[in-house]
Amino acid sequence: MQAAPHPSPLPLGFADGVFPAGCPSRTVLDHITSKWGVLVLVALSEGEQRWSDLRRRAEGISEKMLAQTLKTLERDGLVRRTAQPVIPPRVDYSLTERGYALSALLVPLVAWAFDNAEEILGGQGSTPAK
Amino acid sequence: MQAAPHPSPLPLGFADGVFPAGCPSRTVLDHITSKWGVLVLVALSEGEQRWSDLRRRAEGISEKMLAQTLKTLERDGLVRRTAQPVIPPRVDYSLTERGYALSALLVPLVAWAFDNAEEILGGQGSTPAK
DNA sequence: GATCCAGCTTACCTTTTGGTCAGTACCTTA
DNA sequence: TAAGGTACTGACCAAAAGGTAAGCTGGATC
Repeated sequence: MQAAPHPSPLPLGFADGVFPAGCPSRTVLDHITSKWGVLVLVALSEGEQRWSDLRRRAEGISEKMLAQTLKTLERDGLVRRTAQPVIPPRVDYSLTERGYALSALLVPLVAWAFDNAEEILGGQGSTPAK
Repeated sequence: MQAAPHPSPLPLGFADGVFPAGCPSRTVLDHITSKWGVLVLVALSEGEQRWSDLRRRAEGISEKMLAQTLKTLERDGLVRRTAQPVIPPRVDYSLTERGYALSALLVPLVAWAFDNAEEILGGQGSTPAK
């Protein structure tokens, strides 16, 4: 019933299985696995959306956090911001190709979390779980 | 050059594309996408490991954080802790089946981050990137 | 003339996260 | 007798994340 010794392919540059502290991938990982980053990316995987759409979809996000998250993702080349110089302003957000490739990995993760959440958190009554 | 309108399958219970604030999946997502949670899970995807192995692999983690992360993952039924009553103590950590299924989704994510990190962070000289 | 809209920015403050260091248990080795 | 090794726990404090609320733009509507 034990997992096999080397069952999972980890075809990385992490030669000896060590994740180095200063590795750039740490930074990127922090961005894309951030609380709101995941939700924004997955929301955008359904197609172009406006600021107000994103606010509604990532329920509970503050304007500050949405702005910050979008700025980070845009700087990382994952999200494209398209502003139209009209009044009132109209800004559309969409995934870049890179962001799109990433979302293909994130969507299953979110789906998994959704599917397993009940079962995972179900029997944690004794210790106040959080 | 735009992404297609609905290119990604989001086959979830998120009926209208909204991620509800109180949804249990939020909690689970927070656990499994936490800074150290990801690294520990991916490290364990290579097989059973000891406390000191994990400390070495997730370079930079403090003992406090390792303990906390392992406790959360164990409570979530993702990691199994096997203690042998010997002196000095010997404790092995491994993935459960559920943790194993999850790691199959996380490994590609970490691999992607590793592969794309340079390119993503490369040209961010102007703004102090952080 | 005031209000409203969308899409933000800024200042301020709280909550959470995480680091450091000390201590513990028990046996083994020097 | 003293130091070391493993796997932790707890106290204390600093840093970072994140929330709240206000303001700003400039034309359109009341």
